Amino acid sequence: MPDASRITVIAPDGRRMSIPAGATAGEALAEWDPAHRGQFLAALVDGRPVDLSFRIDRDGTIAPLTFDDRAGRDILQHSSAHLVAKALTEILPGALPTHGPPTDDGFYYDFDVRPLTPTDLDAVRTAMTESVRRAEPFLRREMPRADAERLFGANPYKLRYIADVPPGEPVSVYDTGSFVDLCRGPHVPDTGWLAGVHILGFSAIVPSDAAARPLQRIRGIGFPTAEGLRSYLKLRAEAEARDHRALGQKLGLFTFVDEAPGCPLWLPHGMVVVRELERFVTEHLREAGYSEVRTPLLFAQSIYETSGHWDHYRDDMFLTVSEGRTFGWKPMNCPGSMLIFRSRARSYRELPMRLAEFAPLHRAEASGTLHGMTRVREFVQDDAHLFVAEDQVEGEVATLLAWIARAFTTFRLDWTYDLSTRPEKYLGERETWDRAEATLERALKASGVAYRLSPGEGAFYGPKIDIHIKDSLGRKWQTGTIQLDYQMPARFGLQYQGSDGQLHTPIVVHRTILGSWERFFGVVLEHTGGRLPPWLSPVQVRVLPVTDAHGGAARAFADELAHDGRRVEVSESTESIGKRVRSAEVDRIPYVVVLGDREVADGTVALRRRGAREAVAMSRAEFRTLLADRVHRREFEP
RNA sequence: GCCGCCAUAGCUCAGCAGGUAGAGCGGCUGAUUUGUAAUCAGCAGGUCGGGAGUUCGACUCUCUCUGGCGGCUCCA
Repeated sequence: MPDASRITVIAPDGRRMSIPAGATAGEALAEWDPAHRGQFLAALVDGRPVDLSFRIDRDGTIAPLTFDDRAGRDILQHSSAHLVAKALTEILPGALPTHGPPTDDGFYYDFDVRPLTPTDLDAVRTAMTESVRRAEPFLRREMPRADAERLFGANPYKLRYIADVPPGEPVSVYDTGSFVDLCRGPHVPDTGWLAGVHILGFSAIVPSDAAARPLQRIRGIGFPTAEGLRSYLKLRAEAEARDHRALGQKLGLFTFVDEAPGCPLWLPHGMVVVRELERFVTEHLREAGYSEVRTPLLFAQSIYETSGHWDHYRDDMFLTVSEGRTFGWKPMNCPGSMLIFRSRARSYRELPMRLAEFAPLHRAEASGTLHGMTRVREFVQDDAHLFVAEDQVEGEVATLLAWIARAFTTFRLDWTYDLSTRPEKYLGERETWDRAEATLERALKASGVAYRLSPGEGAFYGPKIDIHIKDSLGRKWQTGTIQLDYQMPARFGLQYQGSDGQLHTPIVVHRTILGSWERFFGVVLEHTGGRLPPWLSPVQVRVLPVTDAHGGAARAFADELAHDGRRVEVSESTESIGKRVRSAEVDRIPYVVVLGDREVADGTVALRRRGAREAVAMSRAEFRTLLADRVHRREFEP
């Protein structure tokens, strides 16, 4: 006979546990795995996330949620957000908490409150620490809607969330000390679990609803332990040291001046990298049947009216007036390519026509959005436009996806795909959009990659697949893009004669692979910490004569390397060899060769690869071959 | 563009109740001739981001402009 006062719960490992009815989830989990009970932040009971204090009254399943699960991590972040709200409302009693969700990299809480100051933040930190010390429990209460409405009567934001609770469901709130927040839960048991919470900063946020009041956002991140937080802060400090803006300065790659905000000045070493990137991409263009073109930087307003950019992006364009006529600096290359297609009658035999253009583009990005090389006002894209017939679209997209994978693998980057669909402001017919979106999705599925759906994020003329890579601080940047466009060709009146003798409008695929040299290079710099692969390094080899006596041999060997096409420097012997080796490391030179009596005598070099502890001896011919090989293969490491 | 913060030598930074500035690195010169992450010495280099105001006097306080940083928004 089953004992009515006991129930059976099944743990993740399949173990069936008999526990008293009404035992809490925390008690059940502690019995299941006592050794790890301190890591259980919350529980899943019958697949539903609940507090550890949740009382189980019937048979079912149970599983722990820890920081290693996304759901558990989110619970810790969300509880951290509550802690921030508790602290802020203690300091500024008039502050109205709105919402405080977990995010991909931490949490935030938005408040309707006067603009915050760093002093406020210090006070918030102090109050949080105090609450953590007191280990104040998160207590769940469920109440009828009317009670909740009374409780949050002074907070219109919370009233709105209460209205969103499905009818018939009770409204739940959590008490933390004297702070009470509307919340679905669950939470960690008490604030003592939040010793690893860190406030990252604050800022005003502009709600998408223009009529709404601006809110103040406090951002933070939580870890289960203070040690976890410490190692995160350490990693973050290391990442900051890899900031491409500092590296670009230090390595003499690019610079900026006040007089051209957002417009990079490429220094000689940086320009070497740009040319190598161009070469990398151009080799593919040749293989894949592209033609390169060049079109004007300035077009009259009417061209942008035709393309649709005038209506959508006029405010973000640089304009110039000449002889009473308004011209716009081109913010993208598409109109130029459209005009080239239209410059004479076209046949289906010419399709796909692939026109590539690497031209400077100008966009009047809002000043507050500029960010080193990753968000600039003047840049060059590895841009191309493919004029295709409808039945060619999918094949072209597949080729592009394959090339993207190859290109990003060369740089050892992790990348992600987003499929962005029809936005609110769009051109054309819905059916066309649906068809285009379906085509892109088919191509993605066929190539077997994982992708994310970004509803409403498409360009105004068509859906797109975007490639994103992350910088050293985890900020995501769009690089490559594949955009299907059924609109612009029609607006420009593009036509080709088909095999059926009829005139047809081509479809245009707008695409970039690396995106822009500027942004791509910025992210690559951060990923490599400036240790660029040899093929990209502005200086590939530095030759160090041990003394003046070896200067001639060093210069002669450098000449041989230069003759091979290597980028090589000689570091003369006015400094100690130790100093020059150090400088070469600091300058991130991939190969340092030292020439002294020994090497001159036996025709070798002492080779030190970047980051290596010691040098190895190698014949000069052997070194030249090794280097040529690694550069030509575009190997990542020296 | 919005909120907050920041701006001192080429770079990284120190400085001051308001009395016109200093270090390290880098640069230049000299000495040293060096064997794998910093040889030594000397010198040059700044109207303290621009403008205005307060003051006997402003790098320092106030306002403003410009640029940058962290977010937000945006990203054709």
